[in-house]
Amino acid sequence: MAKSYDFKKIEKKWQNYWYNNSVFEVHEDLSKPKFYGLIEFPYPSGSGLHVGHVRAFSSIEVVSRKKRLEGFNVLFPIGYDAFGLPTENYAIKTKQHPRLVTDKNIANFTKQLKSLGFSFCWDRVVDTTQPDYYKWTQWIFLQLFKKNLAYKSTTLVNFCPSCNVVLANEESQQGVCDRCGTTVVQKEKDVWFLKIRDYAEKLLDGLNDVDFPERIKVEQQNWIGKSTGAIVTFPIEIGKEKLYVDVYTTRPDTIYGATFLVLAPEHPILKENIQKIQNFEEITDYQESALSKKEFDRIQMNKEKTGILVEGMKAINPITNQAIPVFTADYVMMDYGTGAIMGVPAHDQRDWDFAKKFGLPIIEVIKGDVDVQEEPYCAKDGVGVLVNSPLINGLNVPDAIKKIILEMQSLKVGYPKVDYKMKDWAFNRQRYWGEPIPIINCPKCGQVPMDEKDLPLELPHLEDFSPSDDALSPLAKCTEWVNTICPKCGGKATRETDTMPQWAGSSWYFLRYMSPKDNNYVVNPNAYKYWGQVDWYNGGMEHVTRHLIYSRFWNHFLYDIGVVTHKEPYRRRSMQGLILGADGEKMSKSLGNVVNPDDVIKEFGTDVLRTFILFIGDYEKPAPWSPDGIKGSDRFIKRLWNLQDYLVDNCDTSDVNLDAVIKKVSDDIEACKFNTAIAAVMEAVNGFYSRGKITINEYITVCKLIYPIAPHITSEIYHILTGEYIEKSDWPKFDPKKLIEDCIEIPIQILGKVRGKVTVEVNATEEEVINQVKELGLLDNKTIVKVIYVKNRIVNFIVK
RNA sequence: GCCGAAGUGGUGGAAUGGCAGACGCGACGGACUCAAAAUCCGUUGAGGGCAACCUCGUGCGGGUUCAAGUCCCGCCUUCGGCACCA
Repeated sequence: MAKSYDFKKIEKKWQNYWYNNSVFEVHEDLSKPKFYGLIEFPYPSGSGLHVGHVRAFSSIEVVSRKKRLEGFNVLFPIGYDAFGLPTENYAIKTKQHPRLVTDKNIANFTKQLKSLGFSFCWDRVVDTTQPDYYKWTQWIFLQLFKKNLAYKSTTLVNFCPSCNVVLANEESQQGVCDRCGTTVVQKEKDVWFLKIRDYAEKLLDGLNDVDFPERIKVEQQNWIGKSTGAIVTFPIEIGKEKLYVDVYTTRPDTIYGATFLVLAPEHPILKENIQKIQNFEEITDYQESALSKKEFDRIQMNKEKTGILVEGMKAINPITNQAIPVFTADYVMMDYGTGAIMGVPAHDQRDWDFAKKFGLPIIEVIKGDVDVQEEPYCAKDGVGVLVNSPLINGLNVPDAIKKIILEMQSLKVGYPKVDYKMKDWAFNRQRYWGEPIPIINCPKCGQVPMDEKDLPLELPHLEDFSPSDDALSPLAKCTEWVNTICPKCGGKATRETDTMPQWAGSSWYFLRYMSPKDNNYVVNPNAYKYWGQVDWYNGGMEHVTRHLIYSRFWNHFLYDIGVVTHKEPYRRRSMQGLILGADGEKMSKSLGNVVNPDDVIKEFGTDVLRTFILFIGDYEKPAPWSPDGIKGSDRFIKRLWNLQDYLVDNCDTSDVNLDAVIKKVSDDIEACKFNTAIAAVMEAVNGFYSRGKITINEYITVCKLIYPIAPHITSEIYHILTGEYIEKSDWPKFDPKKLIEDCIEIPIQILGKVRGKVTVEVNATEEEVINQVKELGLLDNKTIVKVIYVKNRIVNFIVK
């Protein structure tokens, strides 16, 4: 009898072996194919590692361990995305410096990750808060600034009143702060933006070149929100004065049905001409209420339309030359299109609602199957034929759009225009714990970029880093840091005091891993040449419209300035489903359903945790934690160990087809189907138990197959069996010939129902099968009408 | 409202259009034990029959096919994302 498996001792033993001997360190090696596997580096929070992290990291961990045995040179790095609000808020609350908090948290994460036995390249760890790292984050910002892709502008921004901080659109989805859940308010502020919109087209195109799950692509496409339409210029008459307002529409073909014009309450033409508007008081009130409403109600849809007629303004439809009324209404948004629309009530639900409320005429211009006085006809994909539209009558919608745009262009009243829902990226935060923005404000020269050789611009050590009520960065208080000299004119100047958002450091970290210690390059060209694209990147669905878009944007930019040679940073992307609590709810402290990986490791060991977390279900789907289910993985690991009692020198029965298992496990790991890979090995182990025998070679193969998932126990067994180290062995190969059995059992269907089975030789002819079935007597007293025989699969008899 | 994913035993979940329920949990039975745990070996979708077997079964309703969990059409429900985006 083998000694019972002491996971505490043995797991520690192998972890020491791996980490003390730098088993997973890699260097560029042209003699081997490379594999760059990446997981989203964690935010080192105070609460430590979560079982969700274990699932998220396990996929690439398993793939990496397998690829190494397959002879790949594997880069599987780890680091910490450590700037940001949670640490800063925690630091303020506990009166510790964020540097201290960060270092403590990183130390804790490192310890936990090592106790999980992950095969990270520990010599390449990056920490986004270290000056030698953020030097390059700042460097990239300077390149963006120099290419006019970073600009400062005063706008209404999403502002979190609780965190006292400006949020990017991506951080305030659903109108609440990503971090604290407080409802976001609109505030006018000086804001740094990165022109991600300039990259919208490249980000869309790039999706064709990458192996991402379809739903990620769709989600990114929707987020970018490309629409094709036209700008149409409407003359506006105020008394004798004539102004022009641009309207954006995706349906210029419906212009004959435009019976009113609506301006967003914030539209500048209202502000600029307020004294000429007869009912300006009413308008001003409405603007104010719209602004404050934006927080709550403007987010709600399908609410009652409101709006005010702008008295004294008239718009002229540039195609019909007819005068139409001008309104302001909060259903028109200033930050999309031009902030002004032409109202076509017959063919747009919102315009229809508005027209009904204000008694405006509804003119049908697309023939549909409804009475547009009763409901709008909003057929998708331009179904229908134009009516009541002299220039384009009788045309279908796509043709009508083409023709009317040409007409507008020749009249100089409109032109085609592509627009995107995605906004530019609000890039500054009034917070301490972030990368300082390396820009100097000079009274003479304006915004001056720092000299690159002066980077990094280090974050000064502050004792008081709490945010002030005036929404100024804590850095503003540090005058000896703020006051500086203009690099251009040498005069007195001040530093930008806002810092970068947390997403900055994570937008390029995958490049830093290739040459983490290089002081001369953002990424060393030789290292880049070797490692290139990330081959496989796993992460969470929640980052699809944040980190994944931002980092693709930065990489495209770095491509454009010649720093990298792949447009797309990630060749393949996969994502893990959430681990839910045992109650099926999302794990949260308040529900008390959080599972701490440390506790599980203490009770069952790392191999059991790793096996279970991958066995729990489809990798991409959410799965509830099961305190009972893990017992199954525990039993499996023990059974694997106890196979030592069944070892024989040789065994001629071949009732376990290990070749098929090798194929299945190899394929399944590549396809992220870890649950069925594990099931296949379990089945094999069960097979050896019922046979009561296992040979050394079989045992070695089983160990190798499950090694990527449970590396500790398999390292130990392998070492016991061979005296060697499993890391130095090869991934098992299968013999394709052995995948095909000599004889095969095929089901017999009669009228589509299974009535029996026959065992025949592989590739048996239809005749042979029919003869065998007849011998069974299943077809007695029946007349065969038709036989469907699918070789090696099934036979179906249609009988009378 | 729009976009996307999904609905299979008591339970987590498997199934290139070809034997539905692999593998695991739980439950039941047996071996071992003074006993229990652990371990090992069975049984386990529902209903019927002494039985060999039969009938019904993948959210609901239709359809295509020799054959449908899988494909098509129409619904229902749940979850995720976007949302007065012109």
